[in-house]
Amino acid sequence: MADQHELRDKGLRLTPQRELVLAAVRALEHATPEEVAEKVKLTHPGINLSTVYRNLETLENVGLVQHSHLGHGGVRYHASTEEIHAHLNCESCGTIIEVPIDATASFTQSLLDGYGFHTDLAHLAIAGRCESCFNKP
Amino acid sequence: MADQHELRDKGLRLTPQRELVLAAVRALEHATPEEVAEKVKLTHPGINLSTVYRNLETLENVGLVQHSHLGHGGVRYHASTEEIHAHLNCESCGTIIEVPIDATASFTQSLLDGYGFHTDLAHLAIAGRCESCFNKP
DNA sequence: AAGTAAGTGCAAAGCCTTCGCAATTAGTGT
DNA sequence: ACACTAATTGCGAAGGCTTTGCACTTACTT
Ligand SMILES: [Mn+2]
Ligand SMILES: [Mn+2]
Ligand SMILES: [Zn+2]
Ligand SMILES: [Zn+2]
Repeated sequence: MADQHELRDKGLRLTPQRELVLAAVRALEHATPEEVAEKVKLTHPGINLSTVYRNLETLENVGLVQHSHLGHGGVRYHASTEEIHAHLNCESCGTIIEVPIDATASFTQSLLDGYGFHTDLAHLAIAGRCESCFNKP
Repeated sequence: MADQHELRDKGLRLTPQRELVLAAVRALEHATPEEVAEKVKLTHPGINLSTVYRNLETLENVGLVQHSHLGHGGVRYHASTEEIHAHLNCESCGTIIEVPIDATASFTQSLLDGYGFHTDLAHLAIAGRCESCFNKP
């Protein structure tokens, strides 16, 4: 153990596809599987979409990436190293605003006090309207 | 105008299917389209799933029902007459806890102040763990 | 270098949701 | 009551997105 590569350290085999998927998630931030695949294809055109899906799942299982749901749209993946954050998703223009989890602490605490609920704000986005969209017709 | 039926009042034709879909949404609370269809079939076995989808959309357009997303799972519909509420969705057991929107006011206000974001907490659920699931392995 | 299990590509299948279209039906006006 | 018209329905097919089965390939182990 204490290998020289982060993927091997997690007990995973080191394949070009897997490395590229991880690199794409890190580079793109909040990318859909499709977007990850497109990015990987720039370097490795032959990669199959199902390989991307499988690697995203694998990488999530070992904690290197995480997913979140923005609502209507599909799943999005981001690297685990980014600080934990909630997502504010504008339903008009699709903009994603990241909110540090600290800024939500008193809210999640109130849900714990009031409902015994342990909130995971990172998993699902919060819907609404961004400022500019709100000020439009 | 000022017809004798709520559906006609909204400018909609009154069909057995439509009435039953609305009744099912009201009876079930947070039901998936599939669940609505099952419920309707008890009275009207011939109803087609696409008719359910279309009526849910139509009823939502006139404001009689609303939908929300619980995350991994699909869309859920509830009647508009229920007080506006956020959904806390336990990711272990699926339980939905309803939180009156008032209880979230200071949080949404802070998002407005901090990010100019106008939050619609009713649209997407908040993920997490309920008390009993949290206290399990 | 050989062996083995993990990983990949490909095609097919699975969900859930939407669409096109012909047949039916609700609401309107005679 | 009857006919007219447009909305609505049922049905089957099509669409997205994601998962699966399986034979082939490849990374790691000895
Ligand atoms: Mn929605
Ligand atoms: Mn999820
Ligand atoms: Zn916006
Ligand atoms: Zn639970």
